[in-house]
Amino acid sequence: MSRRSTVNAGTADRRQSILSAALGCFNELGIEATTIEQIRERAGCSIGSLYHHFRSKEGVASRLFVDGIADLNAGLIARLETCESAEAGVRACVEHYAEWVDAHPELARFLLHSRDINFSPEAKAELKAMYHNHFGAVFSWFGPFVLSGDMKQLPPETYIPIISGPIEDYARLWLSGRAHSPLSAVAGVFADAAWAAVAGGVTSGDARSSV
Amino acid sequence: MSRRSTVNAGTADRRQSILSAALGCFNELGIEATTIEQIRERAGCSIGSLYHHFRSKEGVASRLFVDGIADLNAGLIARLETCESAEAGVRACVEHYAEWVDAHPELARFLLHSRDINFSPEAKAELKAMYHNHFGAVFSWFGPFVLSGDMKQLPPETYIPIISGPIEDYARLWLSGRAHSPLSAVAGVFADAAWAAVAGGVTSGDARSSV
DNA sequence: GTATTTCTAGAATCCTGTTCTAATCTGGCC
DNA sequence: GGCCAGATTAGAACAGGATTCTAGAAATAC
Repeated sequence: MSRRSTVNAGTADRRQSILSAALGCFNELGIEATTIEQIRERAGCSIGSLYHHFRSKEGVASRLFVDGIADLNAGLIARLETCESAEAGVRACVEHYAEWVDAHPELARFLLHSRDINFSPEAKAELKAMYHNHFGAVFSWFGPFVLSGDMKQLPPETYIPIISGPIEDYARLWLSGRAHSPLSAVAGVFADAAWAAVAGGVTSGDARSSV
Repeated sequence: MSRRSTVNAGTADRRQSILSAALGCFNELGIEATTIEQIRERAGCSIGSLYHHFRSKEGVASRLFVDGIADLNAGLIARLETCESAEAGVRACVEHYAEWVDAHPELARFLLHSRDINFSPEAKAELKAMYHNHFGAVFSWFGPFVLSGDMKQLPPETYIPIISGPIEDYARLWLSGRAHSPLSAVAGVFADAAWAAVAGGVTSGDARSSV
């Protein structure tokens, strides 16, 4: 009756090689069009092994997705903690996104083009919890600046689309070859736009101007 | 040798019933997870009929996608032509998007969640041509306002993400139940944000204010 | 060193997209 | 009305691929 719940030595490598192989296939052919056989071959493993580590093809896709988002989010939170003004925070959101996509183009392409993975209930729950924590952290970082008037007061649900929507949209264009300026070249433009859209009317000591 | 290339009476209806059935299935289950059998049953037709009208499952998805985008785009162009200022044009982009999504929620959900359809070469070409025309029309409408200074001069590829990215992102959140304010309630906020981000420094006769 | 669990392997199964062949229907024409 | 060509429908047959299953090899705990 002794339950062992350890992981064997080479397991992490094997899992990683499957994930890498799958990422390559998914980006080249799309999730639906890649076959288990292709992933298996590229990863150099057996079908059984693949199904042992991930429950299904969607399981592989879900893992890539969830881990990718987790890394992206964690980086932003770490970076926000070094910022000391609302403007710096807003710019950090945009620039971090641009830099992350630039540093992980394959993973970014996958995340941005795979909105309709058939997540398992567990993966859904994991994602939901992640988003909940992440948005909580982001909002509690920005909250004070809204209260102080450094940032406009807007419906809470609109901040993220306004700040991150454009760079995200551009990244999609760029990754699919429909836009040509590198992200590093336009990140500043998007950061300006984001700040222009959410900057508070009060410029330290000044009454509200328009309206 | 008399080629008849007419279409039978009920054909349009049959095609439409298949498209509607497919749209419902795709939204409820995802493209990959819905089976031809499910579409067939919901549309009340045979497999042969389905494959006669559309070449494949992707063919059905492609048709929904292309027609949807075409309708959305056409509406914007028509609306832009009634606008007489840069600000009105920018607001029209945002508001038209919001209203269209509100009027066609099922189709919108499909368009926004299906980025990785395996389009056939023909569908790809059709889409590419559509985008080319659409962007051409939009840019030639806005061009003069950039030249006149009513709008900021930015890298051309960044205007669309800046103006449409946020409302699109929000629509995705809303359609998937992760945001709760109706589009009509927040469209104004996004229109303000878009205009703030692209408005030119020159406010008709006034020197540039800030900076 | 042995018991137990993790991991690998690949054949067998099942499901589903697609193709194929044979009808049936429609609309134009005499 | 009756005939024809093409359009449309039907559903059985096929093919390919995701998943399951069974057995054995490798790793780890004791």
